[in-house]
Amino acid sequence: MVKYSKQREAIKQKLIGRTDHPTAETLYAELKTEMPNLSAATVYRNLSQLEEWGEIHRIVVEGATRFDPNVQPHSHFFCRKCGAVLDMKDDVDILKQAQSNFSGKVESCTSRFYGICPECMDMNN
Amino acid sequence: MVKYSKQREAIKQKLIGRTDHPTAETLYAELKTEMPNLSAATVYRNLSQLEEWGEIHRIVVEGATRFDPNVQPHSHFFCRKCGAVLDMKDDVDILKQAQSNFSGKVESCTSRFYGICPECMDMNN
DNA sequence: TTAACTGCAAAGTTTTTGCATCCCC
DNA sequence: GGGGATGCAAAAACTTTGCAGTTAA
Repeated sequence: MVKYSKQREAIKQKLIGRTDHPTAETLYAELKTEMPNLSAATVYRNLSQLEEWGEIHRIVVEGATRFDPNVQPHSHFFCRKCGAVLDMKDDVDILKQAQSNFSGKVESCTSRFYGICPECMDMNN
Repeated sequence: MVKYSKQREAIKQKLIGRTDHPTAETLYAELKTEMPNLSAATVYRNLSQLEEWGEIHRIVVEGATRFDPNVQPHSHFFCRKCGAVLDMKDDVDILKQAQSNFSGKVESCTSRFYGICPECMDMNN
């Protein structure tokens, strides 16, 4: 039986609506200013729980674990200049294609794109 | 200037040709039996170096960092039953497609498929 | 010879866990 | 009141780093 908790609610609210895919530590640091008693363990526990419940997604990137409030199927773009992680629409249906050559069961797919993000492009690098 | 080292060679050889994407710890454990003096630091150092040189790839998955001797563009399948990580051919050219809707520069892409692997399918789960 | 590489151990990072306390239901 | 959730600190898991000794070129 799941009970309401101010902390979990705060964590969810802090994550919802943003697209920068913060790490647990970032969320903890930000929330700590509003809830000085908040402990890191609570943040980690709740993020794991929310993920388990399907309310958020976890993106494990080299060097960091990030969290994503967008649970719709979508892909990510990783900028090799600034490290930003951007959302990308899934334009191509590669699921069906993958399934056609595979004797297992392909249930879902996400792609990772690498390159230089629009912002870094503007800085003409 | 890069010098030959028995340890690095052993690490490379241990990784080449296998498709199970072992972790650093797995490689260390396996090599340790053949080279009792081998230290974990050496394994980590060399794996990082080999990755930097483009000789192997690192796959960061939830729960583990795995290494892949296949440096050709390819995707991975993650079995949610047994945790296996299998290689998948990239059948669809989604790079071009992604670039057409994105003002940054898309340089590369890998996809991650999730589902049940052929072996687990056979166990009729 | 000498610069790269190793082994070892210590330290670092990130996340998890044990436990007493707290607070929704 | 009872069980889930929290805070704290200790521990765990994994990886990196410092350093003295070793080895390839």
